[in-house]
Amino acid sequence: MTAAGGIRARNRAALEAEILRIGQQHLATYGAAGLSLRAVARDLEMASSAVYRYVASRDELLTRLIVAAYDALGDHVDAALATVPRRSSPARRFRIIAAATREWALANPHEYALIYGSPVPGYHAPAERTGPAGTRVQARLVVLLPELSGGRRETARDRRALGHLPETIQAELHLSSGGDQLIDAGTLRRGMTAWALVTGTVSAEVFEQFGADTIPDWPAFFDAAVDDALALVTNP
Amino acid sequence: MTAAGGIRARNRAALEAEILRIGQQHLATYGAAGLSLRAVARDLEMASSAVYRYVASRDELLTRLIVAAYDALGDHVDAALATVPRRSSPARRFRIIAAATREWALANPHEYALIYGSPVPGYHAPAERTGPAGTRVQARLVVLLPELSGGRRETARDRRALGHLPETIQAELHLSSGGDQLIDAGTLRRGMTAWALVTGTVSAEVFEQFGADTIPDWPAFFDAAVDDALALVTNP
DNA sequence: TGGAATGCGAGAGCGGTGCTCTCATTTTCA
DNA sequence: TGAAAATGAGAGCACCGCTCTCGCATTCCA
Repeated sequence: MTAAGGIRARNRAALEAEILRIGQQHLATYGAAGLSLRAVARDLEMASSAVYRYVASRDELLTRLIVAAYDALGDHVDAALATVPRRSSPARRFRIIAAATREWALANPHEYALIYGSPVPGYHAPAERTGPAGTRVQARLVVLLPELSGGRRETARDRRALGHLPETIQAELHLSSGGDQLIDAGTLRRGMTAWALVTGTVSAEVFEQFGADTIPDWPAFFDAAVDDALALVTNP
Repeated sequence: MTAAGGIRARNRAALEAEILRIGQQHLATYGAAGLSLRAVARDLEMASSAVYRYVASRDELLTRLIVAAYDALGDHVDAALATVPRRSSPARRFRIIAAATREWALANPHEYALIYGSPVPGYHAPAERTGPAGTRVQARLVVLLPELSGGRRETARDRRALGHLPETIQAELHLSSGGDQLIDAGTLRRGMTAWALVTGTVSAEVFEQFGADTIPDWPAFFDAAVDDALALVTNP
C-alpha cells in the first residue's frame, strides 16, 4: 500500500527540510533521548526505511539538529541585537546577548541541552559541521571585548593559557568587521571566562543545578550574574 | 541452563552493589545513553529479567548512578580538602574545591555529565534521592563564604534574587558547623555565581564548548578563572 | 520437623528501536 | 524510447525495556 498522496511529489530538499522540522518538534517534545527516526517516519507517513534515503543515521539527524539549534540561538541573539541602535555601548550589547541566550535557552531547553549540555550519546558532533554555526554567538561577543575591556592588562598566565589564540581571533576579526582593534590575551581570556559565567548560570537555571525552586527570582539572579561577568571584563 | 555457580549465594546487598558497580563501569565506557540493563545482566551472567528483582527500571539504575556520582565527587573533594591543614585560608580551600572538581570531572566525564550536564532522557532525577548527596560540594563552599567575603555588601537585587534562602542556609550552617557566622544575600549570591563560573568553566573544558584544541593550556585557563571567581566573592 | 510462604532465576514474549537488504515502481535523461 | 538513477515499501536482524509465568530453592513458623 502506497502512502497517501503527494509525498513523492515533494522534492528532496523539501523532504529533508520536513524531516528536520519534525525532528525539531520531537526534540522539543521528547528530548534528544526520545528522538526516533521511526517516529519521524511515522509522522511523515513513510516507511522507516525510506527516510534513510535522506538521513544517513540517527546521529546524522542529531548533528543536523545541533546545527539548527546553534543557528536558532544565533538568530535569536541577532534579532535581539537588531532592536538596539547600531552603536550602542558594548556593555549594553553584552547584556542583550546574555539575556537573549537565557531567553532562548528557557524557551528551548532541549535544544539548549543539545549544544550547551553534555554531548548526547557516546557520539561526538563533528566539529567541521557544527563549527560555523556554533561560533556565531561567540563571534558577536568577541567584537565587543576590545572596547569593553578597561585597559589591556594581561598576565603571563593569560598568554600561556591562550597561546596564539589572540592572534588567530584578531585575524578573523580583521576580516569580518574590518576593525583594527587589538585583542590582548588578558581581554580575550576574561571575555571567555565571562561567557563561561553566563552559560554556567543559564545551565544552572535550565538544568536546575541549584535544585528546583532554590532561587526565587531567577531574572534578578541572572542580571546580577551578568553584571558580575561584565565587571570581570571591564575591571581587570 | 543455570548460571555458573555461586551467583545465588551472594546476598541481596552484595548483588545490588555489583549491579551498581557494573553500571558505573558501563557508564564510564559507553556513557549514559549506552547504559543498558540487559548488558549489565549479561556481565552478571544473569537473565535480564532477573536483574529486575534488584532494580525497578533503567531510570532507577540511572538515579542510583547519579547519587553515586555525587558521592564520588563529594568524596574526591573531601579527600582533597583533607590534605590541607584544617584552618587553612578559605581562599586556599576554595581553590582546592575547584581544582578537585575539575580533576574529578576530567577523570570521569560521563559521571560529570550525569550531574552537571543535561538531565538525561526525558526523565527528571527525583530530588529527594539526589538531594543529600547532591549538595555536599556546595555545602563545603558555603561555609567558606562568610570569611571569604570582604564585607557584607548586598544589594536590593541580591535580596530579591535569593528571598529567604540566606536564612535557610544560615540555619543549616548553624546546625552543621555550629558556626555563628552570618551569610548575607550578597555574599551568598556572589558565592553561587562564583560556583556557576567554576562549573561553567569545567563544562566548557569537559564538553569542549569552546571547540576542541581551542585552549592550549587548560590548567592555566582554569586557574585564571578560579582567581576571577575568588575575586568575585572577595571584592564585591 | 514438615509444610507453607517467600525469594529468586530463567525463559518466553510484547512492542519498540536502529539499520540493512531486496524488490518493485517511478522519474530522469540521453 | 529505453537505460539508468532515484525512490518507497517490506521483511528481517539484533538490540532494547519491561512483564509474565513457571519451577526451584530458601526461609519461616506452627
